[in-house]
Amino acid sequence: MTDHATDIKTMLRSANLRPTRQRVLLAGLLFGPTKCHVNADLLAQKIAQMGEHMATATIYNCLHQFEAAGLLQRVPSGDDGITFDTNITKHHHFLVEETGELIDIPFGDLKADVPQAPTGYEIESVEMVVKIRKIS
Amino acid sequence: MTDHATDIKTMLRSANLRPTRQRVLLAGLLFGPTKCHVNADLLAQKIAQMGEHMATATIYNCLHQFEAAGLLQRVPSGDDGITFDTNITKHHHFLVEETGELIDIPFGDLKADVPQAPTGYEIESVEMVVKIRKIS
DNA sequence: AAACCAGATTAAAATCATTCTAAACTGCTT
DNA sequence: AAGCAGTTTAGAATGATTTTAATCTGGTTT
Repeated sequence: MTDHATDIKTMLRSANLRPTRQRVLLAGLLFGPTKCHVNADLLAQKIAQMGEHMATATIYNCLHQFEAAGLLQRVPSGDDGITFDTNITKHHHFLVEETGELIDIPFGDLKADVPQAPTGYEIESVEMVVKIRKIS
Repeated sequence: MTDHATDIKTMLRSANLRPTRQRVLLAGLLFGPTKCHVNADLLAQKIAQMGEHMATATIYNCLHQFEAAGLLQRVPSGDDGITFDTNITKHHHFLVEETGELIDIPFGDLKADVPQAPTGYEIESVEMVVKIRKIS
């Protein structure tokens, strides 16, 4: 077994997720060196291209489990369903209007003074989306 | 006819929307003095409470038309579908995790330095959502 | 005020991403 | 090798939104 596959299995076990064939395959696609934004459909396509098959429900299950384990972050998306980000550091996003493409904004680039939460509430997260469009 | 109904008809005509019975009824619910966050379902309920009836498709049609005319703003919402805001001034939102309730944040309360858009793109809008939850 | 027509409304069917279900399977421990 | 909790699966269900194609209506013209 390659070191990479070993790493993935270790990562999954650390998250209390049994390293099943499906979870290892998905984690291999998601947790490489380059960060990315994904949804269930995109992953299904990649899996199909590899000549593999995975039930749609399994893809959703795994994504939600990875999110609960803190391995993925859910991000806002235009209208096209549930999108996850493998970059789990604090950061915001450009959203390209025409295409729905998401582009990370490094956290330092966007300084905001967040107002106090209403009495009795605490702030859980701050999420900014800057919609942009191609200059015509 | 009351002045209020006349105002609404004038508003609709200014937006190039024929003041049909359905649009006048909806506008009456939406464009009162108090601003609010609505979705199609909530409006259907209010209409039912008034003893009136309107096709679901009509509610969606009108909401999209009002948005296109700039009378409403679409706002982010947890997971529960399409939400519109009758407050069309620039402002951001608290989103209460447990309930999905939206609370306006006055624009002045949240100062942010927005980064430059990527080359070839222009900024269309900046939208911040501060998720909050009840302190337990 | 009758006719006309583009635009609006309608009920019902279609769509489609996501979730549910209940049966079959598999990683792990013994 | 057996056993079991946790997983995966195909297919059905869900539910918000959109589409369809027929009917209706506001506003203008006659």
